[in-house]
Amino acid sequence: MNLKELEEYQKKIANKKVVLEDKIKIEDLKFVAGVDQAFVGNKVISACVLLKFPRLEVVKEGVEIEDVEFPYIPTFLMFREGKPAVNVVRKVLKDVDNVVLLVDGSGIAHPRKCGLATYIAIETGIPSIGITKRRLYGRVEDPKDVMEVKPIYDNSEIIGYALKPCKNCNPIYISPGSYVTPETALEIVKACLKGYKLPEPIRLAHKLANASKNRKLSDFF
DNA sequence: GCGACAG
DNA sequence: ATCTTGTCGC
Repeated sequence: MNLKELEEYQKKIANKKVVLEDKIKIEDLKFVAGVDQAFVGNKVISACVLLKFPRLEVVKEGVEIEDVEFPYIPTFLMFREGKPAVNVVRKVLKDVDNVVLLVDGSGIAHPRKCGLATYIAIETGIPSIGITKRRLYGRVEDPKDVMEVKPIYDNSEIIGYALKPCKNCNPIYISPGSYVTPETALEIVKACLKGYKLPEPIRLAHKLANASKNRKLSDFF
């Protein structure tokens, strides 16, 4: 398995499986969830938090620990965090409908239109939105005012949006994983912002992953 | 050839 | 992502 083969795998998913249409209308959305990971040694700690929408109250959460089996290589993040993320998501979102997943990583705003969020959506069938703190792919003019939005372009096509969520923070970059349009992805993320840089589902999943890591560490001594 | 490059 | 305390700014 060399990188060329992995690139082909990503292109295949992008061309044959990704659907940039709303599987769930935002009026029918009942839940939003977030996934994030923390690392310690050769272990990856995956956390998933489920919240009621639009109230954003936590209703369920879960954590899983697995062995790391792929290094971090820009544009190949899905091969490092994909499987572990899918496993927690399946566990926490089992039997949950009308839910959209927010992922800490790119969606189609990726050189081969297949970021971590895209992979998770295709593997689980759950609509997902990719969110990053730094731009990976696409032409974009960063927004300067709070809540200002700028499109992320691939040639002339809008593949996502950059949004400045709070006064003293840099923009976040939003793009569909699959089963959602860039416009709906933006609206859902806006509805999940609570004054912090990151939308609640991802912010809470991040906290849970790190809390689990530190708890695991102290169990060591 | 050089810079860019999610977490 | 991870290694890490205090600290400048709104």
